[in-house]
This record gives sequence, C-alpha cells and structure tokens, in this order.
Amino acid sequence: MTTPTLTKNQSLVFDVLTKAEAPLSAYTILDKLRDHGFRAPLQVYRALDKLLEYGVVHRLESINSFVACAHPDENCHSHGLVAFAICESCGQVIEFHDHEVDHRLMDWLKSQKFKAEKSTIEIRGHCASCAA
Amino acid sequence: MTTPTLTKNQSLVFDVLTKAEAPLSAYTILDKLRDHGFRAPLQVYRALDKLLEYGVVHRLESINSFVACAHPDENCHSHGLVAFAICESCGQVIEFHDHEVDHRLMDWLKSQKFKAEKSTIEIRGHCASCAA
DNA sequence: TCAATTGCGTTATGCTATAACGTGTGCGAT
DNA sequence: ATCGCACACGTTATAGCATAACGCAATTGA
Repeated sequence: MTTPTLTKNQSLVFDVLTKAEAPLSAYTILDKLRDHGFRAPLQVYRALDKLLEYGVVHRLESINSFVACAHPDENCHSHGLVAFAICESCGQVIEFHDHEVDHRLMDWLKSQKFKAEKSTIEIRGHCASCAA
Repeated sequence: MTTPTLTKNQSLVFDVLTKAEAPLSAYTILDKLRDHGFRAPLQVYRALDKLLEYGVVHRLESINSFVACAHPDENCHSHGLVAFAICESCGQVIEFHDHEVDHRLMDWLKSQKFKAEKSTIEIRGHCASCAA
C-alpha cells in the first residue's frame, strides 16, 4: 500500500503540482515542463493517471484541474471521502476529510443499494482572504 | 422565484433531458435536436445556462453531462446541497438532498470562513440493478 | 532467451466549451 | 411613434480538455 518509486515523468509532474499554489490543468503542467522535454499532453496525462492511482494527487472535476494531496505522508485512499473548497478568486484549495459526512453519505448509498467507487465533493466560492 | 416561461430552444433542450433516461452531454443534445433546426453547440449551451439558472436542470461535473432535476415542481435552488449517485454501467442518476450532510459541510466551511457559492457532490459507482 | 509488462514518445483525433460577430424582436420611456 | 435597451437567437471560428493508436525501449521473471 506504499507508493512505488516515481518515474522521471511522474516526479516532474508531481513536483510541479507540489510547488504550485493552486490547482493546475494538464495543459498548464505541460507548458511548465516543456523545458524538461515534455512535448505532448499524453505525457502529462499518463503521469497524472499514476499519481491519482497512488493517491498523491487529486483531480478537481469541477475545474478540470489537478492538485497535490495535502497529506502526502498518509495514504489518501484510506481516508474515505475527501472534500475540497475551491476559491474562485485566488484558486487556493482547502482539503477536508469528515467522517460524519462520509458515514451519512455512505448510509444513504447503502440504503439505495448503490455501490460507490469514486466520489467528488467540491465547493466553489471565496476563501477568507478573498471574500472582500 | 418561479421559473419564467421557457423559450423555444430552452423547451426543446429541457424536453430532451426530461425524456432521457440518463444524463446527456451538450453535444448529444445537439444531435438529438438537429431535426428541430439546431446546428451549433452554442444553441444548446445557451439554453442549458438558463435552465441551470432556473434550477430545473443540473450539471454533472464529473461526467460533463446534464440531467433534468428530479423535482421539477419545487425549486431546487432552495434545497441547499444536492448529491448525485451516478451509475457507471447504465448511466442512471439518483438525486439526493440531505440536511445533515448539508449542515456539516456548511459548518466546516464557516469555520474556514469560506463563502460557498456552488457545490458539487457526485458519487460514481454501480446502481442496485447493475451491481452484478 | 523469450514473452509479458510497463513506461515512453509521437501523431492524430475527438470531445467539451466559449469568443466574437451580427440579426431580429419585444417593450418601456421620452 | 420611435428610440434605446435587453434578450434570445444564429453562425463561424477558436480555445481548452482528453484519449486512440502506433511503435520503441527497458525491465522482469519463467
């Protein structure tokens, strides 16, 4: 359950995301890595697929972007649901885990006999600094 | 706060969504409406924008698709958060409102001084019928 | 050694969404 | 009445996001 050693491309992509202050789109990542030899979107997407699989990166569906996990040490996949608050001004993301919400949603899904596999909880709005 | 009369294009798009058994992408809607004179994506997107604004249609961010609201009578915007369970086999969507989850998330956002504006809660997996 | 797996690079393509322009129509204010 | 405004609409073009399909190279393990 530990994260495998990252390949060169995976490391490059992960570094870019780690240093970024906000989520990045795949194409933005591509641009930032052109100097390192990246030429095509697929190089980014393939690295992202693995990083997502390892749980060290999250995909933000509502803004088609990617962000490094806030707790790289622990394995995010073991946390159950993850929620994100995304600031539409500065782009910053706050990651959040809550067992209450988790249980409540899971109970409901169970009552519907729905077998959950992936979840997306994203709140867009304005963070403390940006909410003028 | 009542829904205005729909224009021709808005009605056409809304009808297609209402009759569909699963969420549709904007381009799928476009194809279904070519016989009614639709020729360009914008005709669909513009209608969708309004329908979303009126709260009679939801956008599913995780699958880039749109679905008619499950409670066309009430105004969905007044329900607070909405959650969706999306079956990856048959495409069917179950819409869900829960005040518990709502409050819990809102409390957390408040504690972060985050001003929420739009929310997305989507669970992908397999529905009762499809979970073999 | 051979086969299977995995990562990689490249080209091409498809899907999703919006920009920018112009037209027509209804409607209230002067 | 007509002017101005707001709004829906139609069209063309383009931007932005994601994957298909091909082939090569390195690694591993039977």
